[in-house]
Amino acid sequence: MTPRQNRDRAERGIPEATVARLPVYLRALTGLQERGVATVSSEELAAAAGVNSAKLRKDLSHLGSYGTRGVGYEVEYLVYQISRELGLTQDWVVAIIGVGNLGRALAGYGGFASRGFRVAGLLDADESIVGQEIYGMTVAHIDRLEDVIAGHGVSIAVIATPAAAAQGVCDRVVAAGVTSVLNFAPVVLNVPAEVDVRKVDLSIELQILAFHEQRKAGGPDGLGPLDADETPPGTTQYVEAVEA
Amino acid sequence: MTPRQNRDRAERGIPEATVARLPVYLRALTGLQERGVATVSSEELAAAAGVNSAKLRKDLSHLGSYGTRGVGYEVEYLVYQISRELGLTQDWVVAIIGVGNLGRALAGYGGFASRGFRVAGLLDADESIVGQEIYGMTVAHIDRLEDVIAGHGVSIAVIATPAAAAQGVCDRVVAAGVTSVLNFAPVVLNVPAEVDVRKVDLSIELQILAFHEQRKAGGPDGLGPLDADETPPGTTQYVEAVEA
DNA sequence: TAGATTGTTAATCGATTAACAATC
DNA sequence: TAGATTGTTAATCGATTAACAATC
Repeated sequence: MTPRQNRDRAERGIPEATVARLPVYLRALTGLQERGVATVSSEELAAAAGVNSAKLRKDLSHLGSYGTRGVGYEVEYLVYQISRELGLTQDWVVAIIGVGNLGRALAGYGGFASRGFRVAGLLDADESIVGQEIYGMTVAHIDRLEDVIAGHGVSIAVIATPAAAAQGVCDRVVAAGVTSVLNFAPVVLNVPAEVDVRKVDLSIELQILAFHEQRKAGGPDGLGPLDADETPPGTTQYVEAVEA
Repeated sequence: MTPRQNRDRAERGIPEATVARLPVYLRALTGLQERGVATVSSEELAAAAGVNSAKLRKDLSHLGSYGTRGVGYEVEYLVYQISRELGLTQDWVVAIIGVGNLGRALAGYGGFASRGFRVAGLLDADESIVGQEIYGMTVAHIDRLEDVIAGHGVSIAVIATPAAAAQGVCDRVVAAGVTSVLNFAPVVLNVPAEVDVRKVDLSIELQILAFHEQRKAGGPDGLGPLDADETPPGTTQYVEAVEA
């Protein structure tokens, strides 16, 4: 690798599409590690990660030259390099706001507590939930939000509140110094430019599936969904059809 | 619109990136509807959806010509057109497999039960969960999976099981006729080409945030994470650093 | 050396964006 | 008509992919 190539990598950074796939590769690699596999080819790793091998090699080339021609990649070494690139060799402190079923699922999620993430607080506004012990943690009152963020150095907030509460909570965590937000509430959050927001939306994913499902079932003799109720546009009926 | 343009639209279909944004526009529009807004410009709707107006207009142009120059879009009409395009004017039947905290959160999620999706079954392998009543539905034993799918015409399966059980469950729902899967288990599912899988992965989203957070904190005098423990590569220590 | 597999190139494809003609 | 806003064009940007030279 020439100094010029090295500089390019550092300056241009890693493409977003590649960053989004690195965690997938990391998971596949740790799976191989658990099965005692020491070395893997791009073809094998790509299959395990569900991508094609050209894309995998291109992605990894953005990190550096970590493979051996004719041999493949050393699993442990690649695990370390990807982990370091993603920032997982450091500890990130997370607070979960909203401790309903979703918040509980997140609090108990194995991938959260381990692998570089530490849940420093569970917070809720509901008095009947505050004080409950969940996976060894006591739920704090939302009034203590700023204390928890400052006291534990929280940099990532996970918002699992009802939609109506999400923007208010977001404003507070940002004011308290949080710079990354993972949002599960079905609203578009407004944040300053320096704050990163990622959104996980269950119903949006389902709607995307419905679109493709419709295309499959769509033929005149395909197996369509139940209650197919084609209301012609340009009438007033369409409002009912949507809101029913 | 010329016949030629009409044909292009039908033949080429809607770009994936556009399909993924249609549910976002739909949510913004129903929000406007609830506030009694009758007409909206691309500028206003784009702001509500968190995109720029050029992208919004380009996206909507793939559906048809549903705006009025100089005026904007009629909210109710656009809600209907997007709903129809996404297949939400039909009823899709969903089964949720795995009724832990996440499955419960999904079962109670407002966006699931309404808007074109009907949850026809909750299934779990755990005897202590089977028979429980959740949001008015009784949890069935996983043994009844094929019955539930066939009996209710389930076309979309939501997998919220532990990782180890996911592929087995997936094989069974596909064999029973399901053609769309929403997977919350942290594994890559293998399915036949005609089956659509979408994946929601909580820890992957968090890792992507960590990457960007690291870049922000990254400067030599930036506010870094706690426990920054830079272990040099090429030593055996890196394994601990990752798995700690 | 011969076989295998990486890392890179270059072509292709798809998505984004700004600008503006069309038109209400 | 004058002002406003859509729908489309065309340029740009970024991602994907196949092919293969480099090299272990």
